[in-house]
Amino acid sequence: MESAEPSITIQNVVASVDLGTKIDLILVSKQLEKAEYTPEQFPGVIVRLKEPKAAFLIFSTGKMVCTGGKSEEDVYEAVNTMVDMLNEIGVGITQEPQITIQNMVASASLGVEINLEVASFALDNVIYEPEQFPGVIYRMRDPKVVLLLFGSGKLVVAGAKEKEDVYLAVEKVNEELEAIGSLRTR
Amino acid sequence: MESAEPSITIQNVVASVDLGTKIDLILVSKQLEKAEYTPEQFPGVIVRLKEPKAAFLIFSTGKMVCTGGKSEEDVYEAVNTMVDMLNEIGVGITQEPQITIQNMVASASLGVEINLEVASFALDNVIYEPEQFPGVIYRMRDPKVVLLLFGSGKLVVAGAKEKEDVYLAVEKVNEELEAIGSLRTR
DNA sequence: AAACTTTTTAAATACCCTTATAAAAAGTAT
DNA sequence: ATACTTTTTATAAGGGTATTTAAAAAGTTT
Repeated sequence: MESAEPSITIQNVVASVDLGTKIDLILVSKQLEKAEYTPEQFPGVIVRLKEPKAAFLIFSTGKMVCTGGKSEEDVYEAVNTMVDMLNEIGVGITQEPQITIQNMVASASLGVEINLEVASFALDNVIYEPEQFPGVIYRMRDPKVVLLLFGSGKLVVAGAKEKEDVYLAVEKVNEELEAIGSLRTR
Repeated sequence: MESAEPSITIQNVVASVDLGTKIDLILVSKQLEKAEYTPEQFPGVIVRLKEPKAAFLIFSTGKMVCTGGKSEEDVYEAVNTMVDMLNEIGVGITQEPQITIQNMVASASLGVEINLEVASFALDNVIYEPEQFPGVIYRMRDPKVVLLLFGSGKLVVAGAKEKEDVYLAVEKVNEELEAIGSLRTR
């Protein structure tokens, strides 16, 4: 008997971007009404886009961080939009932006409850302090990601560099939990 | 078949007190380290007692408000303690304090769940807006009290002038809810 | 003349925040 | 050299806030 496939949803994609040109943050913060800039608090300008929904941290070095994307495509689209906005206010970006996916976060549900006590005893590289945090923190070595396991059978995968790592990690933890008998159909 | 007696607990007794002597609030706030006095915020001095646990609002007119008592006896005892404290710092209280119970709040449990939808339709003088407040607000005319009814079968009685009103109100609402069929053993 | 200020108390909801995870960027601070 | 600062996102448990009710007192503000 085989359980149903776990449902998996990529919830957040973070990428670093190199525009190849120094940027005048004062200019950006003054020209873009949606820009937030409080240098004494954080060195980057913060800009949020609605479509696709994403947030940018723009630095004077010409590098940026894009967060909030739901997919890699979201990130590419958001970067294009951001670059157009910057060029419209006079920032001369001539090179192709170098985009690197740095982190992917996903949520998943195994469809069955997880006995966290059993899981924390049988798995390695695990931290479980329910009074501090309700989930089991499981650092998987391959793929190198961190999973947060909850009693409800839902879990979070963080630190993946690519989509495939997310799928592999969920499949793997599902098998491991099954093997140690910490799963129970609800 | 008769259901068990509802459990009732008096949770708060509020009383007004007249000491019959004008009081120098500046003196009180300086002599009593536990006194709180912020006249621009509230005209009375606030003093909290630990045994019995109660809070006093003391006004320059010589009148006070005592809140937090769990019984009428608590209030009488708290007032005596408060009067002694005031006389110890030089406030000359010679008359017997006039104490009037102004409000009693009680919590109770009927031991059975209440269908609030049914109750709000069948009872008069009722307000039920679950998205604003989870309980049904029922203004009973006799005894004149307000009841807050919850789906769990627990309720709150507020506005009673005497203990007997609390018991009568709980007994009455229990019968009314039973009569309209909004009670269900859990 | 009302409506607000303050204090107390139970009930049960909805919020908020914090806890924890990863990652980059470029500043400040130990 | 670390450890912070900021942004995003799911997950969930705990804490805190708010909501509502009554009542008095004596001030302020509509």
